[in-house]
Amino acid sequence: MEEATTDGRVLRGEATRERVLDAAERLFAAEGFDAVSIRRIAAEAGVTLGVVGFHGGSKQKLFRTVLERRVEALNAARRARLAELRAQDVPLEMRDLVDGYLTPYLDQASRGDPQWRAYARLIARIVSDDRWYPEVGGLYDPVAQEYLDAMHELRPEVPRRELVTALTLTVASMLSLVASRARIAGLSGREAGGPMDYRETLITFCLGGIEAVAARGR
Amino acid sequence: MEEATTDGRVLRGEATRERVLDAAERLFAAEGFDAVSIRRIAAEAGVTLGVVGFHGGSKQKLFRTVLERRVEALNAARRARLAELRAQDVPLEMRDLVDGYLTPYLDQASRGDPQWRAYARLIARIVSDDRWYPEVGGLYDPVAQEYLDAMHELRPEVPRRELVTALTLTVASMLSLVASRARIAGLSGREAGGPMDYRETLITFCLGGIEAVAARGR
DNA sequence: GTCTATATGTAGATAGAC
DNA sequence: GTCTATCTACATATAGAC
Repeated sequence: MEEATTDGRVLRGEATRERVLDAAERLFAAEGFDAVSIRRIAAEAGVTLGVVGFHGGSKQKLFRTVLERRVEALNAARRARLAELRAQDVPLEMRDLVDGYLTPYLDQASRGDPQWRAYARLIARIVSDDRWYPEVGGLYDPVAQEYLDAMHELRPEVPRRELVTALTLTVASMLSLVASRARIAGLSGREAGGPMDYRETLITFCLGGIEAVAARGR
Repeated sequence: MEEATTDGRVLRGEATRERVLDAAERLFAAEGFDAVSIRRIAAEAGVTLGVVGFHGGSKQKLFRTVLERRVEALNAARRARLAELRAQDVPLEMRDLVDGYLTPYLDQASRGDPQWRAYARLIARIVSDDRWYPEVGGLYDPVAQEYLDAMHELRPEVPRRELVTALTLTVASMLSLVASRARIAGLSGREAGGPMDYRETLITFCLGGIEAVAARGR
């Protein structure tokens, strides 16, 4: 994991910046913004304090950089799913929209790159926090609006604010599973698996919830 | 708000302890454990640093005291609702259980004592956090188990772990509304009200979700 | 029960050597 | 680009006067 060095000097050029951002991502995801010092980020990244300042700027700016680094990839995955659905011959269904919005995120939260898993946990930690919404809202809301448009096409008789609430509760449910399965484990008396183990139940729950809200708002 | 003092000495006996816990509750709720120093709690409470240490012990212990202070009242409200429902002549319905679990908390989050509102936001902040679940799980899970028992009576054919997941997602949805309505406001382009303004939609969503999970698990 | 004072450590940020 | 050193501020915790 550590690049070979013989004299204590580590010259890795551009890669160092990534190491700093990766370390910040892991620690912020695991413990939150306030619990993590830039000194610990430096130690985790295997660099000195000054290096973090050089690449990341202030702690706040470093945090924002970490948030923004992966936004486009996730937005693109969700948009691609929506485009696929619209290109199909069969009519759009609400279940497809729920699946299309949730699955790219659950995928990243469950498998592949551990840094993506950390990022997913970080997002789960802050999206429903007034303090950070101004930082992240603008990053993810445009794609959410596109899904809301599609939901509105399917249920044009439902007031949009009801769809907004239903989608927001859907996202909250999704994020809660990524943030922690500890309570499920505690209440059910068994080990909880990863977020992907709950995908089917989550989609069923959220779809049922959205349909119920839509039916009432008719 | 400030008791009259003439000499800088404030002798309020037992009330001081409450002031310290109230101040801690407000600040922890608004900004989280790590963002708040006991110095700020002291300032908020209008006491000196040593007083907080005297009444609260360590920061961790102070936090736990704040958490535990209101648990019994909330548990009692939920148990009273469940007892009422069981005492009725009409058969138990799933909607009553959802309402019985959510409404006492939403009540406290929306009206009355501002300290109760703060406590509700504090709980919302930590229940789905691995770091704090060991501190709060044991406080709220027994009542959750009683509601799960009632849910299981209504749908005995559904595996209990599915009911656990559905109830946990229900709670996550509820907590997200108490923690922040900022995203709903941002996505819908209008001011968000208090948590109680979303009670009907929330209950409809969660009930629809639970019924859908139960129907699939049959 | 409340105060002051302080011990001891860590925080964020940056200047300047290499 | 990276390191060391340091400034300034604030953290938790507690001892001991009143």
